[in-house]
Amino acid sequence: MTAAERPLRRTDIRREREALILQAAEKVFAEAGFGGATMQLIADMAGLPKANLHYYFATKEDLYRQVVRNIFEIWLHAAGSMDEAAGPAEGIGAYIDAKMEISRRHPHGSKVWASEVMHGAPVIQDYLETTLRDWTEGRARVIQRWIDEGRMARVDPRHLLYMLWATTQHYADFGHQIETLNGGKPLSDRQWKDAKDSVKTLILRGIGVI
Amino acid sequence: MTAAERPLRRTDIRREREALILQAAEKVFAEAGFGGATMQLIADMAGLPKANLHYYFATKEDLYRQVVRNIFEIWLHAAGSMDEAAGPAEGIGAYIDAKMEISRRHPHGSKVWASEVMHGAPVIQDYLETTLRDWTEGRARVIQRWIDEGRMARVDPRHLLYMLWATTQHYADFGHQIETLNGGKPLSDRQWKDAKDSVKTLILRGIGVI
DNA sequence: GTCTATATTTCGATAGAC
DNA sequence: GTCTATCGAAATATAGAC
Repeated sequence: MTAAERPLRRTDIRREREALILQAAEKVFAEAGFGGATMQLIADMAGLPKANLHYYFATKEDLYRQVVRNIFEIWLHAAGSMDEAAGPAEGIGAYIDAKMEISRRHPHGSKVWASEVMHGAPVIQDYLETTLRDWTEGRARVIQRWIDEGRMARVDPRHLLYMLWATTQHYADFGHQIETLNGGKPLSDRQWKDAKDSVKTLILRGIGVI
Repeated sequence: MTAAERPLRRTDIRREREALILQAAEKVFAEAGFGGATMQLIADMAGLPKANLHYYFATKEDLYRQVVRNIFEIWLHAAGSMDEAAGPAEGIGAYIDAKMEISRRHPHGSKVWASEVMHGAPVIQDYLETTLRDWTEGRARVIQRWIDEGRMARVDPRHLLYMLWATTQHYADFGHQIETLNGGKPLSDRQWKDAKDSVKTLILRGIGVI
């Protein structure tokens, strides 16, 4: 009996269902907001009865909290692309690439994150004050060192980081507006490459490394 | 009898009450989202009984629609700062100044707009397809002309506009995150000036005019 | 124009059979 | 573990006295 044929164990079923629900929830929370989302909508999108959601996630808030945390993990993972670089051009360039790729692959997650922060971070505030604050201070120090070594222009590291976040996430959070201004069509592969190149060129020239 | 002493006319009362309700609604919609906002919350913030809101605005959606349109008007008005400029440095610099000022003075409005677009622009889609599209095409042509005349670096005008919107609005939409990373304190006058200068320096150098 | 009381709907959550 | 039926709370909206 192969692994594929073997009936799923209890824990496998749980993992599978939870992932299915989380995926549906991410989409609904992104499209309707926390207040606008309903457990019924999420259940319908997941193809499960509503009561089933409450079996896996006690409350709507528990489900939402898990969605937000998942996105934060993806962010943190991508942040590593900046750490391994030898200098500003490679480091910041790679970070832009990674963030743009997340905007393309996880637009729903980005919107949920944006909505959460806009509403005062009711469930993720502790992460902002610990993990994000530590990461930001660490990266700001790296950028400041590059500046002090004369390897890039003298800019406030924090405002540079804000610009990196704002610009890359804009392609996910305001994707609907961009699509409308693109004649109602989603960006093609080529247009995504143009976007990535434009952002990288503008910012890398802005910090004086090209 | 002076104008100040004269009892308000019906239309004056209406204007006054509508403005009061709209101001309260903008704040509540920004902080809770459309779905999370309740007429009761808005009524309490305006200091009026809930039924009074329904007298001036038939439905919650009508009230929301008016809030979104008000913000859009502010945006359009600020857009003029770019039109009267002689060249890219003045035009784009003035536009950044104006947008940063709006982010500071109207953070609630900016968030309501962001939320509306993130959810697919259910009430403002027609404006995106007409007014915003026309404005964007017009500005893109101006930027393209500056490029063709060799007055700034060769960048995709649309992606430059997206970067301008993203970066300036980030200070309103993600103000809570920025405040948290600032030690939990709102940006001071001096820090707002630093932010504005940082954004302008980065972008103007990015387009090769400084 | 204002406001209390209430009708109506919808949602989150749960009980309990299978 | 799954799902139907339903409860109780909360929301939008309105009726009708003032």
